[in-house]
Amino acid sequence: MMGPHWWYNRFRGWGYRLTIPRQAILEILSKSDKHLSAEEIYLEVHKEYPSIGLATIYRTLELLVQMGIVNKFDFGDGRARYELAEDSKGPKHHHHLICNVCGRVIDYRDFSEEEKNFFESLERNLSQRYNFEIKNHQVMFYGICDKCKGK
Amino acid sequence: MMGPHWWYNRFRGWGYRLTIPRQAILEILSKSDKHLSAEEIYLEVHKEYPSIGLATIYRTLELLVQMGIVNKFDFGDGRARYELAEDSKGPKHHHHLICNVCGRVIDYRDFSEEEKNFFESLERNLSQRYNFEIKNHQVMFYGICDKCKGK
DNA sequence: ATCGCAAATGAGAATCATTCTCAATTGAGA
DNA sequence: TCTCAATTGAGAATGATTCTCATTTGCGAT
Repeated sequence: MMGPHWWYNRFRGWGYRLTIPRQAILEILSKSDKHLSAEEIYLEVHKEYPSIGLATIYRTLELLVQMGIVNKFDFGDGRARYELAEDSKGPKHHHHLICNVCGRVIDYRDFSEEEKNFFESLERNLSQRYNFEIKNHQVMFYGICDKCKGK
Repeated sequence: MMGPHWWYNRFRGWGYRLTIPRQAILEILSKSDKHLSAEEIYLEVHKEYPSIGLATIYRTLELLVQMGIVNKFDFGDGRARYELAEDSKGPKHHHHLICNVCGRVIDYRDFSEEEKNFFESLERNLSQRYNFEIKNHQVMFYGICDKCKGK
């Protein structure tokens, strides 16, 4: 799943074209297992296709977010991060602990069964209550990390 | 609770001073029940104290976030929002539904008992597991809102 | 009180991610 | 192949946030 045809149909369904730059960006996002910033994606894409500009990266990412293919994160360091939304149901999905003092971001994905079930049922509930089609979610816990506790 | 003395002690405890600009900012945050942007806070503060500059607003907010007094949010519209963290345990606390298509942000605070209990126990669990002192959390669900479904 | 100094501030410049403009290119359908 | 809207690249423009630096302020010691 999620090969070129899948992307192609997805784009056509929205009335968009699956161009080389867009494929290149999806390629990079598929290979990475981290949240990438626009510039990081640009640099990766640039290795293979030096002619693709940064503006196209931003435009494409915005499109992908609207299409629900990509998730946009913000950890408060002044730059947005992106990742494939498909991962939000898969093993790569995770939540975050963010230190208010040093800004460190800790991922955790060792969810309990209870935690998984809870979010699934909550999403179903909210979808109905607000007639809102939920694609994914983000959870961030803020506080003070172990390294900053002594301060 | 949370009067001038309380703030004063809190600041002194961190080795900071509770100055007029800082009091003014806390005053505005206390009165508002919305997430305010730095500029909105600046404009409010400016009514009472026209000499206080925008840079001071930013510096103070950063300080307040580090001290755990204020929460910083980011909904992807290019500007950060701030609110008193104390509310995160109180009746004002809420989660968000964010539309990927039009950017609309829907708050909900009609939590079920189950939802409340779940987050409380999850926070206790994570605090232990990661030796991380959790002050508050943010939950955002992304997807397509009712108004954008037809598109 | 007042002295000394680090903390805090205001004003404006500087930064930097993101968005916009516009002329040139590309691709799907006829 | 032809047409036209969609897409793109390059660079300028935008706008929130941060930085610089000279000045002011407030706590602790005298």
